[in-house]
Amino acid sequence: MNAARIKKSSDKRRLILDAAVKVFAHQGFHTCRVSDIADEAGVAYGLVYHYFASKDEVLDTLFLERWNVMLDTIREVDAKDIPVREKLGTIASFIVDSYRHDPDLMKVIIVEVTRAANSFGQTHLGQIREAYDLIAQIVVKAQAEGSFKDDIDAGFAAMAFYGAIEQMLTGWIFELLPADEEHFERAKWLVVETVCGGLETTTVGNTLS
Amino acid sequence: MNAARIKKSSDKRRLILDAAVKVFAHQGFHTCRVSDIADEAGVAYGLVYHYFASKDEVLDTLFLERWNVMLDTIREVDAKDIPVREKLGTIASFIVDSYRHDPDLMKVIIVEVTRAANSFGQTHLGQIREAYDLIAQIVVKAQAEGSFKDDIDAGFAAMAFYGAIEQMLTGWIFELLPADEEHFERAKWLVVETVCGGLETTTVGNTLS
DNA sequence: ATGGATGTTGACTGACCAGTCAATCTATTC
DNA sequence: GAATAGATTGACTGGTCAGTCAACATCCAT
Repeated sequence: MNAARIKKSSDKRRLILDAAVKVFAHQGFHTCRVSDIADEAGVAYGLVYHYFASKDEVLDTLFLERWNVMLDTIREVDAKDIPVREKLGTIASFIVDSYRHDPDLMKVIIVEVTRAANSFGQTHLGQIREAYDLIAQIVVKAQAEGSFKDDIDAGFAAMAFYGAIEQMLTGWIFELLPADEEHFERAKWLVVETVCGGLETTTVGNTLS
Repeated sequence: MNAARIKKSSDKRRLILDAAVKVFAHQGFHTCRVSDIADEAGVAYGLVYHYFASKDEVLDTLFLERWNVMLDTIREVDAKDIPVREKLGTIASFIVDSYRHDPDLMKVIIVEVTRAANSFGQTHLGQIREAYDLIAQIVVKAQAEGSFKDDIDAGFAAMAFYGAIEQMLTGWIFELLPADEEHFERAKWLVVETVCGGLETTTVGNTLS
């Protein structure tokens, strides 16, 4: 069967990608050797170069795979006809759940790409910017329909929102914040509550507590 | 005169540090060569190793110099008997003004240390954590005196606040946000307004606009 | 002015590692 | 059961660069 053949070859590729996540997360992209990835995957050194043109391409692949899923999620949320608070809540949930599901991968994406102004951050600036722009669009719409104050710059608000979430993840990565199930949920709520609380025209959402 | 001697020798040391800021900011710590720093400073390669034990120590020095100034500022602000909103406003101002005054240095600190979970972020975790803790303390006090809701975790709130500011700087670094005088001022206001607006028990501060 | 200390130089070395490649293996096809 | 194509191997190479070091320069004290 040809499908099985392809399946099997892809398995090795996947194996290498998964190994790379582990190695990048624990040693850092610049510090680790390609042989570390091969060893972790249990394959020969050269096989990495059979599937990827360079060490860089391995990281690029990991980043793009995940980032595109996130972009799709944001676009989907944006299209729905639900309140801003719920839109931002869904985005926060997606990101936090991504971390919960695969902390190493998210660590790599954040530390080695998103937050690396030089090197990879520069390469993928377009993709990264797109996420910010999409969030900014959500803010603009909320302002147009009157649920958000319109005297704030949507771009800045989007950055503040995304930055707050990413810093939470950083807190978990650095082990500066407790990373249990309950705190994951509370973090989602906090970030939405905080940002929306400050941006909404009328103060809603204090119905809790 | 001995003072002049010391002065002059320190001049070269300073020259190297300033050159390192420029080089690290433009090429990145891992990508640049020590010879790039020496060239930029207009001194011989070996002189870098006369003043610093390693390439790492150059970055460590730059980071600690600036970070300690920030910690002092936060401690000072914390001690004052002023409203939370003003405390956080002063901290936001300090960080934004630090960027305005020396964007390259702040870029290096953020990109190469603060946001580098592996390598230098790990080394200076204690210093970095101290900043978060100090901000968290401010939040705790605000909760105790009743100006902030007490159903939120102070540590998480501190991270959200700091993360929002750092993301603004990142926006300027990546050239994703307009970086003129007016936007610097608006950013300070936005971040305080947003975070406080969401955390305060009573909604104040809408007196503007 | 002489000696010792400190500042300054840049060629050199030793280690490291990304990427290459020729050889070997495995599977599929006719 | 050959032939072809892709998968897999790991030793090797070429270039890079952090850090060393021995020599030279400058300064200060006595």
